[in-house]
Amino acid sequence: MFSIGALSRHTGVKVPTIRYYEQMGLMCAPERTEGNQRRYGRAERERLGFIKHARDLGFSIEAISALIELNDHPDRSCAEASEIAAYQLSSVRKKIASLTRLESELSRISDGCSGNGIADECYVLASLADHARCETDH
Amino acid sequence: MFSIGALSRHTGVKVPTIRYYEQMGLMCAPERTEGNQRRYGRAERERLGFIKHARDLGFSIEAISALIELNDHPDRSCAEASEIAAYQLSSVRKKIASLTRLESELSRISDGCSGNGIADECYVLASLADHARCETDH
DNA sequence: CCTTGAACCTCTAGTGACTAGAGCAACTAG
DNA sequence: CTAGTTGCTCTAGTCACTAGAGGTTCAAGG
Ligand SMILES: [Zn+2]
Ligand SMILES: [Zn+2]
Ligand SMILES: [Zn+2]
Ligand SMILES: [Zn+2]
Repeated sequence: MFSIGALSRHTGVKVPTIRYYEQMGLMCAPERTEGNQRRYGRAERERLGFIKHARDLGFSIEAISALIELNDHPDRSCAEASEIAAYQLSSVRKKIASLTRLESELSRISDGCSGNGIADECYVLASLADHARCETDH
Repeated sequence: MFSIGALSRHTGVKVPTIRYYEQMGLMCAPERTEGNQRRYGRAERERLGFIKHARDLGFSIEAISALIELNDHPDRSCAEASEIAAYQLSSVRKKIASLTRLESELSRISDGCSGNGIADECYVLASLADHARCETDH
């Protein structure tokens, strides 16, 4: 049994974040000492490790709730887990695509200005004022 | 002179967002009718167009404030504009790099599960429970 | 001129996933 | 036993909006 601080050190999840996950229902309310302090065991450490890894991979709290629910019921179909992972992958790909378009515009804009001129003739400011200079939509 | 709704249609910025920009100091408080409704002119439409374009390119409200300040003072050095654009470019590149790492893990995870099995043997759930299966850090 | 309905006004609260801080209680090492 | 760290709850703040309540003003048709 260890304290919330020890759990935090073991998992790399900050103390207030652990309490937040409890509030959100991701972590169950743990046992308490007589003095009302949280005490965790091995199962909770694993659960929090799962949550942290999923968060690091960008899954939302809601998605993680559903995944944990499945993890707690090993006999259920994993169709939902597959769906959630596929959805997460596709939204990451969409974000990459959109950021890549931004990157090409921004590199053009940034390259167009050395920072040695005056605002009136600045390529950055002119580009922001006029989307027609852009090569892609956004 | 046109109403906030007309300005919204011209620029593609939603009405509550325009009011929000005014509250944040990005847009100046416009003239009002006798009945207290906002009336805008050409200068304000251009300014809002500038803001929208910058937002579409991912600049923060704070960055846009600084850029507008420069735009309003054409004789100043554009060094700050150059810095802001370079910073924005570098943060977009960092995001792309991080999302690309996630993408490769997520595609491995997603490919590993057809959705036809049970939770106990699911590759998605097993991968989330154990970061050692990952090929990159995150 | 009057009515109707759309558009406008302000203000508050909610989103997601935390993070910071106040003010107090409990635990632990020396 | 005491000092210092860690813990507790609760509230409010972050970012860039978005939604809703409850009321007012505007523009067009009759
Ligand atoms: Zn410049
Ligand atoms: Zn553009
Ligand atoms: Zn599976
Ligand atoms: Zn991993």
